[in-house]
Amino acid sequence: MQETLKDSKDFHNYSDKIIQQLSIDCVVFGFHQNQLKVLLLKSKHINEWMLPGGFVLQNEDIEAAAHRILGIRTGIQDIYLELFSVFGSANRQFPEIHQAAMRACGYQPDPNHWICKRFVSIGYYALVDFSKVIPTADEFSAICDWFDINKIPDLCFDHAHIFQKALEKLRQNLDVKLVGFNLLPPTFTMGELQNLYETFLGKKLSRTNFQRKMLSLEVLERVEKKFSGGAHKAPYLYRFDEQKGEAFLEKKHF
Amino acid sequence: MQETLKDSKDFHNYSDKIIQQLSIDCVVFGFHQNQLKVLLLKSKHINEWMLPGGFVLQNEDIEAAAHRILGIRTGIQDIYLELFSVFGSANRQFPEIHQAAMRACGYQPDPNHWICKRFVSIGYYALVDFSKVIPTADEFSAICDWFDINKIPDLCFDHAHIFQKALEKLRQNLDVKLVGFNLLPPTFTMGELQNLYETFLGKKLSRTNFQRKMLSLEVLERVEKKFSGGAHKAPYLYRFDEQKGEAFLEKKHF
DNA sequence: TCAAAAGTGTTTTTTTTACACCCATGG
DNA sequence: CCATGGGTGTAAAAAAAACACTTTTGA
Repeated sequence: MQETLKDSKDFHNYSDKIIQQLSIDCVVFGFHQNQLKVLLLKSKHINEWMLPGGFVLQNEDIEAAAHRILGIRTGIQDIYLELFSVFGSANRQFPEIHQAAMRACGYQPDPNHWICKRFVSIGYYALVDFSKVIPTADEFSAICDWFDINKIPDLCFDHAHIFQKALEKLRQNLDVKLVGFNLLPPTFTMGELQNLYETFLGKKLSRTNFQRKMLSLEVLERVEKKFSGGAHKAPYLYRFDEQKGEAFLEKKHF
Repeated sequence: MQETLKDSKDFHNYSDKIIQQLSIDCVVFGFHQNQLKVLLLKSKHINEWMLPGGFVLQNEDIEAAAHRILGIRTGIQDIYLELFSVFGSANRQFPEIHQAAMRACGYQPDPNHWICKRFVSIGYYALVDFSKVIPTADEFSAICDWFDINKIPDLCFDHAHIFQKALEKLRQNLDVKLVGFNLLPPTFTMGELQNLYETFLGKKLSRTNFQRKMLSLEVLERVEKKFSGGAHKAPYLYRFDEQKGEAFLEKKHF
């Protein structure tokens, strides 16, 4: 991250409570209407979009920090998280942007402010059930909303770069880490799962073989209840079985 | 990492030059006599083994910091490096160990010393050509040497955990990232490469099919010069072609 | 000329892919 | 009763694994 904390109520002692020069940036992915979406914020003070982010409290695990940051934005507590990279260039600092924000708040811009220093940022991507998320802005952000990953606006700081890296890793992990199931509701049809895969891979897949392949992973449980809807055979609902999923990941790595 | 800097000549201003509460730990792998090895240090002051590590200077990229740390230990400058994880538990601090070290140096132990704080550590693994490395101790370490990964001594701090994570990631990346070639000299025989794979995977592979599989990756170039040795046909030497390797990684990810 | 190690060719097995077929449902 | 989406079976193609054969070398 890099938020602007200039007008936080406890602004003056906040910097003592966190690890200096270390931030967390989160790339939150969701899946809706056959589109892969990412959650972005718009700052109140500077007219730019950014990824949700924050800092690590002194007595807080870094992963707990990521969960806290995401809890605020999404309303969900138990989110699937994965550390995908660390951004640590020596020149990774944004004094101009932060000073602009300070000005916008009516403060004297201060290039020596702790937030203007060089920051090492830890990148997490999160996978969420789109329908469960309540995008929530806060005291620093005017808007919090979903964007189709093919239509994201310009991002400030180096967030465009961070986003690209997250997407890259996510695609790499699609097969390896059973990424897909974290983006769907607890139960889903095979068609929905296939749509997700096709969106990820950017190509159509064979319906019949896709079904076989997914079932052969032995991580899905068919829910006997059926789905009711259109003028056609009702599809089965499937549930991703966490236990089987872990067994799958186990045996993959040996 | 967590080194003990108590007796460094520029001890007093060193902490101003680095990012606070952030460290780097490196797991250096080498391959020798059909064994996977890891480079460990023994501290001068406390009688314990540890991974090489260090801190990030204010005007230094984190990857450059890792290279600097490794350069000291190995004598090699251009090392293959990969960030494999970040260790960021809130309780990741080792005041007792550091204070013991301070005592051992004849200093007053100080629980408020910067090195006793909670540290977030960035884990890199490095892959090196064993024969090129000159294990080098320094002012803080009494010994720097290789250990078979199945026979490593107890490690201090949380370094045993860090090492395990590195090994795990390394195994995962064996096929994906062409890990193996970084552990061999510039030219090698197919047999040597196979030995390396067998050591990694912990099982024997079919010689003939292994050869075909490696050649089918299209990243190896056969060097016409042959090898001279035993009472048998001389094997070809192969060279890993960096360019072809990159092309391979490219197409893997789409 | 034989044993040992290296390289290539061929067959067998397994896995993937393509495609044909049946089922259920609402209009 | 038929169009549509969903599920299963089967044949063809491709990839992996197993195994047989040839080459080179020093003793």
